[in-house]
Amino acid sequence: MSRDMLPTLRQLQYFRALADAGNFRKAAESLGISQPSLSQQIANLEKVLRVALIERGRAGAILTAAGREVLSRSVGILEDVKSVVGIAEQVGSGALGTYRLGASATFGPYLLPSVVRQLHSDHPTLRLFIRDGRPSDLLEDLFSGRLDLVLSQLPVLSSELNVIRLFREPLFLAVSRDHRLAARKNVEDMDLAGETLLVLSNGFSLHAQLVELAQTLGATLQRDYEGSSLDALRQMVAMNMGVTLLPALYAQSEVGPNDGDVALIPFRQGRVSRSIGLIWRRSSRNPPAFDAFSDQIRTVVRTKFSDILHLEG
Amino acid sequence: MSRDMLPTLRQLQYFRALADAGNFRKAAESLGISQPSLSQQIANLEKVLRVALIERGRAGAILTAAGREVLSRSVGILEDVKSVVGIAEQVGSGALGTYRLGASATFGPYLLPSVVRQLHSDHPTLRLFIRDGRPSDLLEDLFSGRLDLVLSQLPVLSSELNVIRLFREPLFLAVSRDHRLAARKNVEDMDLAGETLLVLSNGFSLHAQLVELAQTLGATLQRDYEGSSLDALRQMVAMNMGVTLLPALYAQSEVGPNDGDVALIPFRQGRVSRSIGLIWRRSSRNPPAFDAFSDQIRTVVRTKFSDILHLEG
DNA sequence: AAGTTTGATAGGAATTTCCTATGTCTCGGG
DNA sequence: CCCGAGACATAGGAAATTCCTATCAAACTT
Repeated sequence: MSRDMLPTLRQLQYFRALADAGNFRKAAESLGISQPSLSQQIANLEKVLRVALIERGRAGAILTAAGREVLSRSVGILEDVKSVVGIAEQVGSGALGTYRLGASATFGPYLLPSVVRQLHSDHPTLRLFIRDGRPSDLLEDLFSGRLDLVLSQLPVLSSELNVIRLFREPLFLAVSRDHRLAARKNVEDMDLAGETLLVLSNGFSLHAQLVELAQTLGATLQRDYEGSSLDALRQMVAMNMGVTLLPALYAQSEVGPNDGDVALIPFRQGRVSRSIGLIWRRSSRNPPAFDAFSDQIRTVVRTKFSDILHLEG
Repeated sequence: MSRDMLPTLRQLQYFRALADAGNFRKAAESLGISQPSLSQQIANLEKVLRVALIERGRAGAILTAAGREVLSRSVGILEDVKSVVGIAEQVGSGALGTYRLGASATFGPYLLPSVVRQLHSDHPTLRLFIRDGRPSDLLEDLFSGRLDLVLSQLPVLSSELNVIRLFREPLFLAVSRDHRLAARKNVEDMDLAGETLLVLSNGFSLHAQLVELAQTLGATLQRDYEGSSLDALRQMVAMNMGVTLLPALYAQSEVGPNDGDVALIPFRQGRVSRSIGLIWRRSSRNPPAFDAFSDQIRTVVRTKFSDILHLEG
C-alpha cells in the first residue's frame, strides 16, 4: 500500500463491471467470479486509491463522485489496453508498423521515392523511415538496432544477417568526353586494361567491387583521392583524372542519356554489374512486413525500371 | 491465453523499464526484481500479444516494430493510470469532482446561479449539476443515487438521510389586490382564519406545511385545484380564488416589491417561515465537497440575500 | 581455453487471487 | 415481532501467479 502503488487492470475491469451492473452479485456473475472475490478487489482498489468509489446501500451499488471520475478514466484505459492487443496483432501480421530502412545514397533519390509512394497507397499503415549513408555505417546501425533493414549492394558477409537478392544493376563506364573510349557504343571488360580507375572511399560497397575488378583487368587504382560521393567521382572523371564505373540508376538519372559532362558507355551484355539486396538481422526473424517491402521494391523495379535494372531472386 | 486476455499493467511497466534500460539485467535492477522474473513477465507479455516485442541479441534488447508500437502506447496507458490515482486523491479531498444537486424549483432561478458562479471562481474544478423538480421526486432520486444532494425545505424524515440546516426563508401572504387584507403593512397568523388557502400539489414540501397551517389557523383549503407551480398559484390568487403563502425568494424576485398582480404582505416578526437545508444520503459519508457546498450557499445567503433570508445552523 | 556477459529455464517459496462458508445488516411478510 | 430473503463483508484455505535462487546455454573477451 505504498505511495506509488498503482491499481491493477483487473481492478479497473471489475470496477467497470460493477458500475455497469449496479450491484456486486450481478457484476460478479457477469465477470464469472464469486461475489466475495469482487468485493475484495473493489475494496483493494479503494484502498489503493484511498477513496470510496462505491456507496453500498440497499439501492445497490451507487457510484460516489470519485467513483464516477475513476470510472470514466478506467473505461478509457481499458479500451487503450484492448487496442494495444489489436495493434500488436496488426503489427505482427505485417499490416501496420514503422520500419527504419537504411539505403545507399544511390537509391535514396532514384528508386525509393517510387517505392515509398506505392507502399503508401498499397499499405497506408505501413510506414518506412529512410536514412541514407555509407553502407558500412548502415550495416553498423543495423547491427545496433538503429535500423531494421538495409538496402545495399551484395554480397554481405555476416552470419548474423539475412539477405535477399532483389535485382542486378549494371555499371556504366564513365569517361571524359575526350577519352579514347568516349565514342564507343559499348565496351568489353578488357578495354579497361591500363586505365586509371577512380573509386569511392572505403565503406562503400562499390569500393570493394572496383578494387577487385581493377586487379582482374589490369587497371590502375587511383588511391590518392577516393571520392565520397558519386557526384564527386563524376566530376573527377570529367576533368580526366581517370575513369570510373557508375551504377545504372545514378547514371541514367543524374547524367542523362549522352549529353552530360562525361560519356557513359555500357558493357556488352551487361556483363559488369552489381547485385542489390535487402538485409536484416537474422534475429529479427523476417517479419511479414519485410516480405511486403521486398515485394514493393520488386514491383517498382519491374514496372518503372525494367529498362535499367534486372530482377533477381 | 484466450482471445480476450489482456496484458497486465505490471507487464507494461516492466516492458517500459526494459525498453528504457536496453537490457534485461539493468532493467530488472531498476525495477527491484530479479532478472528471471523480468524475463518471464516479458515472455508472458509477448505470449498474450502473440508477437515478439524484443529482439534478444548481444547488442542487448532491441525493440521490434511491434515493440515500438506497444511501447509508446504503454507509456500513455501507464501515465493515464497514474493520473487516475491523482484524480482519485483530489476528488477524495474535495478539490475536484462533479456533484448532482436537486433543488426545489424556487431555488433554481434565484439562489443557485449565485452559488454556482461563486463556486466556480472559488473551486474551478468542483462542478455542480443542478436539476430541479418536486422535492418528493428529488428525494427519490437522492435515494436511488441519481442525485448526490438535495436543497429543499425541512424537515426531512428519513434515518437514511443526513440533513444540515442552512437558512430560514420567510413566507409572504399573497392576496389579490382587492382583498380585504391587501392594504395591510403586515399580518398575524390569525388573520388567515376563514380564508381559502391555495396550495401546491402534494409532493411539494410547502404543501404539507400549508395544510398543517390551515388546520391550525382555521383556514379552508382549496383542494379542487392544487397548483403545480408558484406562478400558477400566484395567478389563481390574482383571480381571487383564494390566498396563499409564497416563499420570500420567489416573492421578492418574481412579483416585485409591491406593484405586481397580487399584494404581498409579510407576517409580523417573520413568524411564518420555512427552513431550508441540504440533504444527502447518510451512506455517502459527508464528503468534504459537501461542506464546501454548504459553505458556499451560506456565503451567498449572507452576502447577497441577507435582507430576505436568515442564516441558521 | 577460461572467464564474462546476456538471457532462458527449472523448481520451489511467497504473494495474490479466488472460492466456499459464514456473518451482519436491512427489508418485507406473516 | 420474529423470520426469511437479499445484499455485501469477513474468514480461512485452495489455486494461481509472481518472484527468487540456482543453473544453463550461447557468444564475447582476454
